[in-house]
Formats: sequence, C-alpha cells, structure tokens
Amino acid sequence: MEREKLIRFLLSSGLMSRPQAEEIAGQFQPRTLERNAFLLQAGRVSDEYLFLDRGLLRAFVHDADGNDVTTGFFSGGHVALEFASFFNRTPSQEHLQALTDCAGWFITYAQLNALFHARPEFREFGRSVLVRGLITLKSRMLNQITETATARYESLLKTNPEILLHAPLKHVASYLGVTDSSLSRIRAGAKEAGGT
Amino acid sequence: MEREKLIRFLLSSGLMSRPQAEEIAGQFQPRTLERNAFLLQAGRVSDEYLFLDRGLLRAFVHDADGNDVTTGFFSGGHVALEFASFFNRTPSQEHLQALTDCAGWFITYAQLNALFHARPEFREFGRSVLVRGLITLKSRMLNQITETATARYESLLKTNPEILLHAPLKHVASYLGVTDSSLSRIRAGAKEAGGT
DNA sequence: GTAATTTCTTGCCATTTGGCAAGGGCCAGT
DNA sequence: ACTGGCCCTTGCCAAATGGCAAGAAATTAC
Repeated sequence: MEREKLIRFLLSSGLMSRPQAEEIAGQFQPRTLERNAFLLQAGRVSDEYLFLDRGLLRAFVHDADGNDVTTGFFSGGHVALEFASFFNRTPSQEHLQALTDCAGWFITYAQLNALFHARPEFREFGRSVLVRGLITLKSRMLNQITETATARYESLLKTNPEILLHAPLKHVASYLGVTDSSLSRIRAGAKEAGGT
Repeated sequence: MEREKLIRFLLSSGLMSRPQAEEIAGQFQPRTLERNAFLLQAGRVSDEYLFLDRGLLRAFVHDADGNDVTTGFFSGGHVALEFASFFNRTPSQEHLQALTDCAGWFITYAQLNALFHARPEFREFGRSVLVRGLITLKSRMLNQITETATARYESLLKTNPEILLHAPLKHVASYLGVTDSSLSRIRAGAKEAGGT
C-alpha cells in the first residue's frame, strides 16, 4: 500500500498496533508540492499536519535586517509543520517552502483533533512527536553553543547529508549560524583535510 | 488559597474554567527545594511535573570536554521540567538544580496521565505547555544565530532580569554561548555605555 | 574570625568569523 | 545560443570572541 511509510512512522513510536496505525493512516490525504512551492506562508495559519514521504522542505523567517534565516529543514520520513501556528491557530512567523518536489500525507487541524479525541493511542503519538521536536531542537541548540562552525557543519554532514545535496549553501549557512562565505571556506577546508 | 498562582497558570492558557482549574490544582502536591538541591540528576528518570511558584532553577549538562553547559533557567510562574525524560520515561541527560530556595507544586507521571485521560481541557493545556516550550526554544535559537553576544545579553537582561540577579556569571555565560571572560567584558561595556 | 574556595575582572594575544567586493560557473527563460 | 540572475568561491582586512593566567573581591566552610 502506498501509505506504508506513513504507517511505519506511526508505528515507530511504539504506541499503537499495526491495525490501529493503518486505520489512522487512512484518514490522511495525499499532498504534493512542486519545487519552490510554499506549504505555508508567513502571516497565514497553518492547517495541514503534514507527514513528508519524500522531498525536502525548509522553514525560514526574515530577520530584523530583512535577511532570510533558515530555521529548519524537513526531509522524508518526518513531520513537516510549524507547530506554533498549527496548534495555537495563530499566523505563522515562518515560511515553509519546498526545496525539491515533495509528496506526503496530511490531515487538517479539525481532523487531527477529532482523532485525538477518539483515539488515545494517537493522542500519545501526537505528544511524542512534539517531544521529539523539542529534543531535536535542544540538541541543535547545544551543538550551536558548544561546537565550532566547522564541527557543526561536519555534524550536519553526518546526520543529514541529504540537506547538503539539495539546499543551496546560503540556506545551510544561515541554518548553521554562519555567513555563506565562511561556510564556503569551511567546506573547502574539510575537503582538503579529508582528501589528504 | 495558597495554590492561587498555580490556578492562574492553568487559566492562562484560556483552555479551562476557574472551577476546572481549581479542581485540577487540587491534585498537585507541594514541593520545596533548598538552594543547591537537585530536582533531577542526570541518569535518573524525571517523575515530577513541577510548577514553580517561586525560586530559580537551572538545567545543565556536562559536555564532551567535561564542562558544565547551562541549557536553561526556570523561574517562578513556569513549569520546571525535563520534558524528554518525563514523557519518554528515559534517563535524563540533564541535571536540574535549585539556584535559590524554591517552592512549587507537582504531580507525578501517573497522576498527570490519569488527569489527561479524565479531563480533555487539561490535555489541551498540557499540549499548550509543550508548544510554548518549543516556541521559547525556537526564539532562543533564532536569537543565538542572528544576534551578537552583547545583544543576547541585553535581551536576557530585559526579558529575564531575575536570572542575572541569582545565577553566577559563568552559568549565564554558557547559557548565552560565550565564555565567562567575554561575558564579564560585555557586562563592563554595557555598564559604561548605559552610564554615559 | 580566618582560611579555603569560588566568583569576577582584566591584560595580552591567538583564533575564529564577518563584511565586502570581484570573478567565474552554472542554470533558466526566451 | 544568448543573457540575466543566482550561486559559489576567494582575497583582503576588520571585528568579535576565546584561551590563559593573575589577582581582587565575595562567599562559604570550619
């Protein structure tokens, strides 16, 4: 079945049985995005809880000086979502844009709440997604504070190489908290060190 | 009633009525901590969902080089908790330690789940606490990436001055991602600029 | 009250990173 | 095929921050 990846994602939490996962997955609707299309624009309220099957998205804001700052990447097998806007029903600060063609499965806020109400196991699952988001962000923060720019780049290279294949350097740079010229030099340095 | 601050915290989400908040608050038990006492030690599983009435706590880890890194501060009026350990029932990576004498109200994991099950409005509230945690951390991350050390210090000074009153400089420094000597210089500079 | 410990500051210099601008390569649209 | 626009790199120098060590100040322990 085409929803297999979504079902496996629901099961990955260890909080529900396969039949339960299949039934929940049945509620999701297909969603595709072409490269450069926006899943969400700043100022709008997010209404799609999207599980990304394949493709790559990035989240970004415009900072005070008008520069783009990439706040996150979402790759296949994960939920691609601006939690704050979706759950609080408030206008998003962020844009979510496809870096490559994307395909996935979504449910709306109303559907999600109905499912939370009806299915305790899905409730638990929803909580675990939020907690995972917190854990990821926390470890990124710790990495940001304790590691040099070079180490942060190498760590991204190890854990999320697909990002570096599809995202332009400047997006990766602002995500890592360095300028694009610095990242270019870091990358040049890494290549040289690795090649010797 | 002494639980008033907790009740007001429950109400702050706008997700329940006063009688509901009062009844939920009644389930919490009092908790005090003396300065330097640990609410949670790394390696143990957190089992107290603590609302902090007054006092100040800090969360910290030991990084690869054996240095303390402060990952967060918790002040009165907020939940002081290591979400990952509490919700996933896994050993904590972090220590939570009182910087001043503290007092608050807690419920255990079992109690919290029973309440989530029995009271949909408390479930929603629990979710909103998680989402707030994510928002806070995200904005800290953005601040870390886009602002200089000086700006980060000044922003902390504005939004959480109580931290600077009670936490030693080195803890604040690692929280802000600078060395303690740099923070000392930043502070000297700010004083001078402000005083002129 | 005194000694021990921790905390904070400061000087000196090294390292890391940023800012700017120029140039080359590559891709997309016509 | 041409052309304009990104994308990436690189040189030059400036600015920000770190590392280390010494000493003053404050706090804590006995």
